Amino acid sequence: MDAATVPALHDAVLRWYDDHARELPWRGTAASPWSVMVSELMLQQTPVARVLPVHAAWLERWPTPAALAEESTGEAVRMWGRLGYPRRALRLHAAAVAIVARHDGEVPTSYDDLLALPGVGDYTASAIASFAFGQRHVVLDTNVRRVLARTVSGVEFPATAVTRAERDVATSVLPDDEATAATWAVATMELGALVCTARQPSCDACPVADLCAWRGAGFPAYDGPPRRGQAWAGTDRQCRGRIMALARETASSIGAAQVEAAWPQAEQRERCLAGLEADGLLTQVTPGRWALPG
DNA sequence: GACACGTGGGC
DNA sequence: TGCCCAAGTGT
Repeated sequence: MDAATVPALHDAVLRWYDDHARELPWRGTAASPWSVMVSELMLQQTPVARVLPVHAAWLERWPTPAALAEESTGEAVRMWGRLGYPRRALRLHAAAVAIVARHDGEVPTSYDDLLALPGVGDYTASAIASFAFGQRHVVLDTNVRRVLARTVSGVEFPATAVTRAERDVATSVLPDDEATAATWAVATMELGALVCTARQPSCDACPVADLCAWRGAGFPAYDGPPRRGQAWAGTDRQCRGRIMALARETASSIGAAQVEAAWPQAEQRERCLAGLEADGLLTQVTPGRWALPG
C-alpha cells in the first residue's frame, strides 16, 4: 500500500468505528484503567461474550487493584470461573499485588511499567497504554494482524509469529496524532472482530473493501505453513480442566476419590495434580485432599 | 521458536 | 460432526 493511500484507510476505518463500535463496559471515558486491565487479561484467547459477565462481577467485587491484592489467590481463581487458562487469574492477582507494591495502587501508565507486570506481554501493555491512557502504540493482536495482512499485505492470514516486517507495516500505518492512534488501535481491532473475521469475512460490509490488497488480488488462498489446532481429548489440559472444575465447584476441598472419578487414568492424574500444585492453582490441604489456595 | 496452557460456540 | 477459532503469555 503506498503512503498516499494511508489517509484514506484511516478515514474509512475511523468513520466505520464511529458508527459501528460496540458499547463495551471497558470502553469509554467512564471505564477505569483497572477495568481496562482486567478486561485485557480476561480477553486473552477468550471471546467477548464469555468475558462480559465475569468482568462485571470481578469489578463489582474488586473495584481496585488493592481490593484484589488483599484477597486470596484461590478466590481469584474461583471468581475466574470457566473463562479458561486459570493461570491468568493468578497472574492478574499477582499484578494487583505488584501494582500496590510498586505503583501505590494505581495501574501504571507507561508501557515499560505495564510490561513488567505478571501476565502482561507486549500486546496487553500496548493495549492498556492505548485504551486506558490514550497513548500512541502499535497494538498487534490477532484481529489487527489479520486486518493488516489482508488490507495492506494482500494475504489471507499473517505469519504464525509476529515478524519484523509485520511490525514495520503496523508502524507505517499508525496515525501520527496520539489520540487518533489510540482510536485507530481499537478501531482496527473492532474491524477484525466484526467484519474482517477469520473464517467468513463480511467484505460487503467492509469500509475498506475498495482498497483492500487481498480483495484486489482476488482473495488468493492462504499458502503458509499449516496452522495446527490444539489437541484436546485425553491431554493434560483436559485433565487439568476437569480437576480445576471440580475444585471450583467445591466450597472446601476435594478428595482423591472425587479426582479419580473425574480422571481415571492414574499416571496422568497424578502428573496433573502435581502440575496444578506447582502452578499455584491447587494446594494439598492434607494427604489426598486438595483445595484452591487459601 | 515451539509448546503448554481451558473453554465453549459457530459453521 | 468435528474442526477452527477467540483482545496472548511464559518458558
